Amino acid sequence: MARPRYYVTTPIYYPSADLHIGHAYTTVAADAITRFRRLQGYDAYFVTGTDEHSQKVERSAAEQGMGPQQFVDGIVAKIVPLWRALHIAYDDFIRTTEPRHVHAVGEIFKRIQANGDIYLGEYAGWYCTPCETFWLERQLDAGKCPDCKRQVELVREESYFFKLSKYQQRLLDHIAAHPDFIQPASRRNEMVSFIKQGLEDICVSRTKLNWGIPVPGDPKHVIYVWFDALANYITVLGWPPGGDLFQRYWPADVHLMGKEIVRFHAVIWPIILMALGLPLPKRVYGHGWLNLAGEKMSKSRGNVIDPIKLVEQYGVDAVRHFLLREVPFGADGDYSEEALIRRINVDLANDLGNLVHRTLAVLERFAGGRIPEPSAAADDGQLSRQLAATADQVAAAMDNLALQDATGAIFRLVGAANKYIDREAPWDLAKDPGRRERLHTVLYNLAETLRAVAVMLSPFLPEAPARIWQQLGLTADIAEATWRDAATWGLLEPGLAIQRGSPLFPRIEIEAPKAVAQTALPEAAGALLDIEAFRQVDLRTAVVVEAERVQGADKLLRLQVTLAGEERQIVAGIAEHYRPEDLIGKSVVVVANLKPAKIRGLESRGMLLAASDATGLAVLTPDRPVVSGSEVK
RNA sequence: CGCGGGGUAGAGCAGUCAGGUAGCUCGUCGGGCUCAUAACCCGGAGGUCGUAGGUUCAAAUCCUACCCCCGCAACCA
Repeated sequence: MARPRYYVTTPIYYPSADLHIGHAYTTVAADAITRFRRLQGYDAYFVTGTDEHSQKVERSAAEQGMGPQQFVDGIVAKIVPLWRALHIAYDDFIRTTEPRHVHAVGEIFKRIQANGDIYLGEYAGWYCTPCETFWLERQLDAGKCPDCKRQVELVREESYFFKLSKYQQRLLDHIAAHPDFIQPASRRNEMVSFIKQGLEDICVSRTKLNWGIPVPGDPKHVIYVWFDALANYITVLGWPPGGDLFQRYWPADVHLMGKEIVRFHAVIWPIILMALGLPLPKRVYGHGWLNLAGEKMSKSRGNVIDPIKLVEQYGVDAVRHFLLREVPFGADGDYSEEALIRRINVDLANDLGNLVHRTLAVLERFAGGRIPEPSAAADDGQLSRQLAATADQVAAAMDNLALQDATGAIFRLVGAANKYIDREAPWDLAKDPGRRERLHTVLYNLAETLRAVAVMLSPFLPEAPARIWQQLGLTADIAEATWRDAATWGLLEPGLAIQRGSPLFPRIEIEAPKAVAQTALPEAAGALLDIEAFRQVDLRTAVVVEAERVQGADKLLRLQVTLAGEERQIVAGIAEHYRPEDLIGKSVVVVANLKPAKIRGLESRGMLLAASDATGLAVLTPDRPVVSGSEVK
């Protein structure tokens, strides 16, 4: 019996600049969806690629003194390592400059022209070059591009047109008959009202452009961007003529994309397919955007998030987990380094990593480092029941592409195992020789849950699941595991020798990496300080006599210090690094002549000196005891 | 009448389509455990669900009006 098929695509990306976290978001999601289907036993196929034609590419290349092909080759050479770093397991990578695509697009054009849906006309319209979009007079915003507000040019030329209008009703009927065709629903509603406004035939060729696919039989025209790019979803399968790959995988199960290009995939692309007499994709899914919390992303600010750097710093599992877990897939969400670190610490380190670590520790201590034999009589069934429920939830969530719910369900099971180990307290069971069976069963249940959790996580996290298996003593390759292995209880064989290793995910203690990065340059590079200016700062040693947290503040400690017999209250932002009791009795260095300030309603007379780096904060203290109030210089 | 997103506990969010005990994460307070990565577990405090009106036995959810915030620059997912 043939396995069910599942075909997933990302948009082909536009190579005019390096890719950023947004592209990584789409592509990681597509990869996770594909891996999940493979785990379930589907014959899944996943493609991504690059959209390399356009005037803008031509122009950027010229600016850098290159030919367009050389230019896009250079960018593609950087994209491939990005996907490798993120463990993107695509089956094919299509570039619109490849002969297989170029030939196929020409063929598509010819066929549609032959059936009368492409006709030659004259186009007079307003063209916005940066947006590569033609606008109608009435769409212009004060004579400028309604999207980018830049100058548009009046273009009058002979052009080929594609009869979108002819298919308007058929498309509406299709959407009505297939509620899942455009998702999420909010996007579908938007598209329906857009289509109902009336579709106009679109211009699918240009004469001014060189860098593109020539119109068959009329080489002074070049095929215009969307008509070229969208076709990649079938040209990558070798259509036409429609050989094995095409037979096997078309129609696509999911076209995944950011919400801004849903319109092209939900209107133009289906109509191209209708004109070709080909089936429509089953689902067009427009996910939300990842915004930068508090800050705009822009090159001039230098805060564009480079996914490769993130992977280097935090690891591929962490970055993928954040992308897939943090934001509801259809909605917009925020990226921040703080949120990323919180995800790593809470989910990966505290919950999952720590669960693995403590489970292995109890196995080592109370079961001789081997997976013990469970006993049905001593089993409570708690974890096995929850595993079954989790498997159902994950599968249902993935059917809806609710990636955050799928990972959420798995982490709830991790939470349940953490509760279980606490409630069943194997360290207590171990004290009573009469409860040995129970102890072994509890330990087995924990290990077995981890085995299954690892399999369930494997579509999402490329690295940790294999390490969990290896630490449990499993020698099989987790890549060979199936969804049945994840959803079936009791597959872990007793007797395996565990291989306890280092923690899977160390906690990250960095508090404000951005602040550190930002403060460095401007001041350090500034003017040199006159010694007289420095002398105005009265630095003194002082002894902390009292310390307490400031109510309602995360970072503040209220300190009472003696400075040469004088008592002062100082509020210091070090509560995240020092406990109050650790400071009492310490000699510290303070700025004694600082203007008093009110911090959280408390007066602070002076400032505590501390050094900070990426790992945290260290309060300065004299090398040997000195009299309180000593001058520091 | 430009388009779109949003206003729910101190922070970030889910819940709104299919009305019925307001939920999650972080933080906070208190307790527990001592297997574990200052982790983990239990409990508490904290909310007029932007405002006003309406429909209803019942509204965060449906209807009406209004107020406020964000994006529409780049790169574009």
